[in-house]
Amino acid sequence: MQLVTWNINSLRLRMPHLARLTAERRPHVICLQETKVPNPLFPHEEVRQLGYAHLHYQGMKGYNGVAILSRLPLRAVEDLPLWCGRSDCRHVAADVETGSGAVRVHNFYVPAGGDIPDPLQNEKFAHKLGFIEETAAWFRKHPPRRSVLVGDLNIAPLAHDVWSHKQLLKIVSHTPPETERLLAWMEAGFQDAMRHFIPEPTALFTWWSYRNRDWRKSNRGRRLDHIWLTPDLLPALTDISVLKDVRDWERPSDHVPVCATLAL
DNA sequence: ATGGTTGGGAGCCAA
Repeated sequence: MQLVTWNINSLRLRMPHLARLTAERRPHVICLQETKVPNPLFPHEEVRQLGYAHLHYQGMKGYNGVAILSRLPLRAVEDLPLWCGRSDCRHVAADVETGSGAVRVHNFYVPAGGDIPDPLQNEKFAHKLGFIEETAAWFRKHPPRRSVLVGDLNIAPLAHDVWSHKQLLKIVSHTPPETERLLAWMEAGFQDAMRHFIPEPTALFTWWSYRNRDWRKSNRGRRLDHIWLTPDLLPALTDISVLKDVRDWERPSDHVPVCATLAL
């Protein structure tokens, strides 16, 4: 089973990219973030024609939005918490039928957190920290099994998940309050699938800012997108691929897709 | 130290 996570930064704008990705790779499951499309306007039929008949999504006007597209049957998980008391379209989950039984897929879009890394000065940063604390506590209380957690978590936790550890320590996405909380969340029941095959100190990025003339040459990237597995699924993991070339497609998202292959 | 770009949707706000 191939599973992709991708912050697509507007699904409707980038439908041609989704079509190209699915034609080239035919993943079984695609988790999207920042779809930026309200549910009634979701391009249901277009996605279905790409081969994805099984859908679960939550979108809103303008911002956020997450979606799970699947070639395999799925059942939406309905009893999820309202993180930080907001219905922000930042989390969906579904049980996907594989050849060897169901796998639960969690798809998250964690708040970016604004620019100032101080929860007292910046409400968005406080929201980000609170969001991660709540998710970690919830998974500790509900230990996951046969589960995959993916998404744009908007945090690069390790030193070589950013182009310069030292220069980014005070930049939102790589500050200690964030990276500590993210690792505590992961340790509530998951393992880092991307770093399983590509361990530190190899640099590993999934996002490159639009604000660089030549993203590949400057290579000021960060690993903001993640794939976590419960330990019972780790033996089935056979490959992780960061699809960097997508960053060179015409008018790309600033995030690239990451693909995990599981022998299930 | 600063500014650099993109998307949504109609002003700027968010990233």
